[in-house]
Amino acid sequence: MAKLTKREENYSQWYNELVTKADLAENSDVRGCMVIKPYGYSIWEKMQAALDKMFKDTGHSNAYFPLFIPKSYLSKEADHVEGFAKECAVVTHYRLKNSEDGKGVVVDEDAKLEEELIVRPTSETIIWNSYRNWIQSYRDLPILLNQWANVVRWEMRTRLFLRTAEFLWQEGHTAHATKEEAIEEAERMLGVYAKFAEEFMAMPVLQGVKSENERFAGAIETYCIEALMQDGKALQAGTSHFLGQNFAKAFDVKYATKEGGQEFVWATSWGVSTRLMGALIMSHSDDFGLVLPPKLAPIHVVIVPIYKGQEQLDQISEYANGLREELLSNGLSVKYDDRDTHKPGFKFAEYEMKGVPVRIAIGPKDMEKGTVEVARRDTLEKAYVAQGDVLEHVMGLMDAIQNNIYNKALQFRKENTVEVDDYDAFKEVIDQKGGFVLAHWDGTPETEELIKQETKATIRLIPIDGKDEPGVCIRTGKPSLRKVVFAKAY
RNA sequence: CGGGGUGUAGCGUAGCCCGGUUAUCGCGCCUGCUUUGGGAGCAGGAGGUCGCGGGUUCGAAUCCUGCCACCCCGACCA
Repeated sequence: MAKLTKREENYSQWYNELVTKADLAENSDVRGCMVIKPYGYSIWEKMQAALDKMFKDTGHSNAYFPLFIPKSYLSKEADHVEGFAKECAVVTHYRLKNSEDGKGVVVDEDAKLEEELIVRPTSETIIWNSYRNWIQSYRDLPILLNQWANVVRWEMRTRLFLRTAEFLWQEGHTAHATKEEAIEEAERMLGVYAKFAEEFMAMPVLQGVKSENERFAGAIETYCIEALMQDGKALQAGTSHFLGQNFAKAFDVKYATKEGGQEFVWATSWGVSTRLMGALIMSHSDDFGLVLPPKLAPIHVVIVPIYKGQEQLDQISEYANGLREELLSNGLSVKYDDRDTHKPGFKFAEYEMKGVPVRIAIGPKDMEKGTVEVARRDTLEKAYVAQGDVLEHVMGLMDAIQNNIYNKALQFRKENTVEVDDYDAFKEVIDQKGGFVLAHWDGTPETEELIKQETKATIRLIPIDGKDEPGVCIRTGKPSLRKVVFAKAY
């Protein structure tokens, strides 16, 4: 646990490779915004590309809706507005003027908006306001849209990556003729998220549905994927909501059925955010820095020359550039770092910090023997590889590292998932060990809240395909159909 | 918004209790030389409204006071 505690302290340092806290004006109330650095942003771009393809492959298209939502739209769905009202940024004026004392500018009170605009915390309302005009007939359905956007949620307390005031995300919004179709869509997209997390991020996730307390504001059912971080806390990595007819009713979106009747439309929404980058870091990083899965790494291979004098460097560079071309043409992203301003040891440490999966070092000894030194980031192992075999070796490492860090994370989750049958054991595990805890629960929000108050643990999810296994609630002793997953969460 | 804590160079800090030369040290940065198979060495150098305002005092980073910001714990949360 000591090592994990150290690791938690390190998180902020590893983050620094990818983001910094925004340096906003003095005395500003805006806090918790982040600047995503180029290296961090290129990870996000890789995530976007992979997710976007998966969305397209499941029949979705991208679109874009306004940043500003009229206050009246947001308030049309009762649960929705109640869920978001406390964290909205509100635009009240549209103009500034020079201040009377000549120092800077002030808000022009004459330029007050008739109706305040909300900076979107999520886009259900403004999108459903459009859907009303787009949908008349069953022939117009389904609508399967996704939006890549930024949203703002004015949280009381922010945390870099995991809960920033502004964050980037994608939000899917679909409209369907039937309940079954909408539920199927919500479940399908949950599957897409789980697949993305596991295949690209190398991060194993549990799939399930949220309890009533944790459900999205305005949803009938919230599906989610949950991952376990190395410090034993759970992180919600993605959600997919079955919204029922709530938004259709709030925005009066009806369609004419084949039979000539009028029916409300069924809806889903689903999203993942830049929080995934936080999840990526906290899943795989070690005491030497980031560990990135090859499928999302901005740089797959870095080549570091080791040399004395220009002549040696020229000789090594000639080979290194050829090797770089060869690796590039096989789809890898390769950096040849021949900077003369830093020594090899410095570069080794730097690329370990950045999580570059494979490092190739080439020195005079290698040039003599016709070898290179290949080091893998996940295990820090080094191998000496004949120059003719480098391509094959490196391509093999890409798969090996991707699989290895997934298996390592999966193993960690197994070791930190326990079942308990009584409350004392539950409190002991939550308090001392952390991780996922499976336990019986009587199904009531009151009991969940009670357990949260007493232990800080919340129900992360109710497993979808979990086997029924009747028992009694650990807190109240009332009957329970199956165990649910508890954890302390971010 | 409640409880606790912290503000000194780009970052991390000493000094504060007990006021007194030119504000300490490390990292980083700049210049030069030597270096280069795991975060180089030596020499020289630049960089400060000590969070902001007011007060006490011959004299304030230090004492008093008001304000501001940030961090941690709660309430909230992708």
